[in-house]
Amino acid sequence: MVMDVNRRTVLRLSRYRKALQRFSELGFVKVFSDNLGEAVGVTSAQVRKDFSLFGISGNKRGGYQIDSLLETLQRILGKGRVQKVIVAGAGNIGRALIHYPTFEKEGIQIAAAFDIDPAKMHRKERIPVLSLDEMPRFIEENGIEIGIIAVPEIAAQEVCDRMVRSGIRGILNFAPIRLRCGDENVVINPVNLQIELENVIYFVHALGKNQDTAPVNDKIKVNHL
Amino acid sequence: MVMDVNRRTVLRLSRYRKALQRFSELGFVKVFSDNLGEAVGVTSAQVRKDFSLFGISGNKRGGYQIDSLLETLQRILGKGRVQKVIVAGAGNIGRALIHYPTFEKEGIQIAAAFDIDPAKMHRKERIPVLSLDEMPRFIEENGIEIGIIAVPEIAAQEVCDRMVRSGIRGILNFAPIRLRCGDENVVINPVNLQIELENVIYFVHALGKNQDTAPVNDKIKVNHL
DNA sequence: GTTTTTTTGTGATAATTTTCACTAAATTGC
DNA sequence: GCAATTTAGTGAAAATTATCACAAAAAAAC
Ligand SMILES: NC(=O)c1ccc[n+]([C@@H]2O[C@H](COP(=O)([O-])OP(=O)(O)OC[C@H]3O[C@@H](n4cnc5c(N)ncnc54)[C@H](O)[C@@H]3O)[C@@H](O)[C@H]2O)c1
Ligand SMILES: NC(=O)c1ccc[n+]([C@@H]2O[C@H](COP(=O)([O-])OP(=O)(O)OC[C@H]3O[C@@H](n4cnc5c(N)ncnc54)[C@H](O)[C@@H]3O)[C@@H](O)[C@H]2O)c1
Repeated sequence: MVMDVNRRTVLRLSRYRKALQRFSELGFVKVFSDNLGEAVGVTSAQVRKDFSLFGISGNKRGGYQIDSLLETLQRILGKGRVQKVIVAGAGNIGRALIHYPTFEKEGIQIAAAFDIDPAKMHRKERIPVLSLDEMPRFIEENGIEIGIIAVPEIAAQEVCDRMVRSGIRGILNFAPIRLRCGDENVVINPVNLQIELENVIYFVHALGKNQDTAPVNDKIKVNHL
Repeated sequence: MVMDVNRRTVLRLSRYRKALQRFSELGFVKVFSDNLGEAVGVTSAQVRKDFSLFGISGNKRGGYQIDSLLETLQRILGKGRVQKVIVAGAGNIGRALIHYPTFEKEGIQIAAAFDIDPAKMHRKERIPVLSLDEMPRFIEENGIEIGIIAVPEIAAQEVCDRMVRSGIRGILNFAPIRLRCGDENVVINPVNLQIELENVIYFVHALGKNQDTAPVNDKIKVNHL
């Protein structure tokens, strides 16, 4: 009966935050739940329920003060201090992440990347690419809690194990494999780009065909879960 | 009452497919719903429900024949023929996708990428990077249905509009913005990497703190939605 | 100052999604 | 062949998630 904080709630919170940033940049001062809902693609009731879950309250008839709401969301989402992150695998995905400047602006600092291929290593770069062997030490010395896995599927579980052993508490995993981790206190979120693409393909085909072949939901605009 | 095919069902279908491929490579011939559930991270009942929704049936006590089940899933997921896809934006993400050889092996062919920056263009590559101006023609001439948006946020809506005008029916969007599209028959799936990362960060903090600060779900191992 | 309007906050309700639990079928062992 | 066992298929139940709808508060209008 008492709805609690789950993955989807927090994903929405991030979206609200992003929307608020834009509203703020546009010079708006206050916002109503239906503005936010519209911006993010949910109902206004959903917005209010989400906020109420975190004890966020606005003003009856006055909506929410953008600045203060933004600050609250930043705090909830841990944007108070810079969050250091490491990346395992300096290949296609790993490098894409390293070279994305927005992370830094948003308080996410990629402290280093790690690879086994000596050709990929660059100790002198602003974000150094080091040897995987140096990862445990680096994690411990810098108190890193979050790791991104961007190594080939075959190496992913091993890298995951090493990260967790060294103290990593949360992993964003790009390898198309379900990582197992004994420790219940470690969060592992998968990002499977192939599956996301296949999903689009499925629904395009499903919409294209007459609905005889397979049963299909009405509201297929799909978008975020 | 009659559960119908939704995004999550199809995401699971893709995961079953992947798991089956692995089972098949390992030389297994048949599989039970709880093997599949274990592999994918869902209950065996979920597996059977999902299959039943697509009219997939196995053998009581005999499980499912891996080969034939795999074929069925391939067909449902449109793996019968090569699916051509284009990418808008040959930056970090766009190039990562272009250089991922697994797509080709899995029947997803990136036919071309498009950019506005002349420095990014490479007409002679196996996957050419062309001028964005050439995109509409390319889409029409090659009957492309699926597009990936990997351009900066500011350009994403415009690129989306152009894609849809030219005939694209499904979009995987990496830009951190909600794309609007008049046409109800166009599928748009967002992939927001920053939000996925922030999500991990949130739950790591939530697990770290004593649960006083914010209400937190028990089962935080989270993983796929 | 009173009425009207607007929008929050939330309990109740509805919808969706997952799991349970049992039936029936197939296989194995004897 | 018959009993025991295993596992698919599936309605029913439970759990989860989202929406409704309305009371209460605040602001605006007059
Ligand atoms: N590139 C894409 O578009 C894409 C799409 C879907 C999924 N993925 C997945 O994302 C992951 C990364 O993909 P990618 O394209 O960047 O791969 P990649 O091959 O370009 O890069 C992988 C990197 O990991 C390094 N590596 C290998 N073993 C390692 C180990 N044990 N420790 C540290 N580093 C190691 C390699 O040297 C390489 O630099 C893969 O699991 C892939 O399946 C990528
Ligand atoms: N790189 C990451 O790790 C990362 C993380 C989160 C989100 N994203 C998002 O993914 C998208 C792509 O990111 P990126 O890092 O690859 O960016 P990028 O800047 O490296 O690449 C963008 C490319 O798009 C091109 N471009 C600009 N306007 C264009 C237009 N109108 N038409 C076609 N091409 C155009 C640019 O020339 C550039 O080559 C962005 O929206 C970004 O916010 C990226």
